[in-house]
Amino acid sequence: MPNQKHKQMPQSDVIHAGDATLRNFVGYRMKRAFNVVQADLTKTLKPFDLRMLTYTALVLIVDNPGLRQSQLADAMDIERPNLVVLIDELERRELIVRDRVPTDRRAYALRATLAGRQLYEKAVAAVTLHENAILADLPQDLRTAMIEALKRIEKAHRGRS
Amino acid sequence: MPNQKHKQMPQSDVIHAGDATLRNFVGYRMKRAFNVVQADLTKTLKPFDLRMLTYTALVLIVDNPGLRQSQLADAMDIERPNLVVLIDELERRELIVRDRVPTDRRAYALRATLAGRQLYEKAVAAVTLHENAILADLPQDLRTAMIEALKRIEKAHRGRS
DNA sequence: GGTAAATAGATATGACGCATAACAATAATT
DNA sequence: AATTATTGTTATGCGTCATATCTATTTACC
Repeated sequence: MPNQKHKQMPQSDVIHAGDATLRNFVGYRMKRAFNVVQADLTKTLKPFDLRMLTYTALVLIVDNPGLRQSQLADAMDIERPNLVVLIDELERRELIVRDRVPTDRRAYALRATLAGRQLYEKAVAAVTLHENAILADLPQDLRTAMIEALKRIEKAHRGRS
Repeated sequence: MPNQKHKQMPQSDVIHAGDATLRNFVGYRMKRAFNVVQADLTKTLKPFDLRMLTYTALVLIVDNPGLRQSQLADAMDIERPNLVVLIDELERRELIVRDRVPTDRRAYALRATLAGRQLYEKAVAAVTLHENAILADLPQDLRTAMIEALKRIEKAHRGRS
């Protein structure tokens, strides 16, 4: 989890390394900004004993009852083996269940439990507050522009081979 | 390193999980877009035997001769113990040296070697091409808006305690 | 001047996110 | 019927991140 240093010294006392070269790159700025988002998101989800990946998995399962693990892995853009331990954890906490699929004995249909849906509601509400705090300094036009930019970056490489 | 699946099937064959709830969050979009950037950056740096963190460290050292390890850790926003192995690796490859500081026998002044500066030039050029490819779909006004948004997100939490 | 506190760098360790290889069971294709 | 592909799993390793603890040295304080 990216560090967010707690000790805040006056900026005048810190001898800064010049990072102008790195700041020329949007990717670098994205990294630094996302570190801030991720650190705050981690803090936000901790009371629910969720992490970014388990939260994402839970949301996708609640919103898509019957989802297959392979579909969930695709949606999350992670490798299937890495999903197994995430699903194991959500199942162990009784937030979801793996239902057998009569027509395909290889597959499971994932389904959220009542506890899972209730945790979903709380966690999504908390993440909404986290997001509002993170974006407090951004007027709506800047948010809209940013979303459009992020869409284009993500989309531009979906067809890459 | 975030997955970028190589197998590209027609989108019409994929049964998508609806991720509308997650897409409501800018943080989620940032994560997904940054995954794309990071995957491509990893590929870009691989021929130089660099990773994102060793590349960043090298750039900051080349641009700031005499930098202390604690300053570099601050600039990179990572914990000092985690910097040690990065500096070890750059030193082993003879890209940088740890100079003793006569006035402070605890500290080292980091300095890039000729090989380090040469690798810097090549890597920065490659990262520039990677960045141009990533941002090809973004008109300048969108880039400018995005940079401003990222600045505000990063800055808004610098003073947080 | 002596002592306590702070700093710089280091070692060790663990959690988590990511990748790949290989496997078994099952379904789909030829 | 045989072959290929798919689904989920186990195992493993690498890299990024955090924290605890340590030694050597410098700075602050009395």
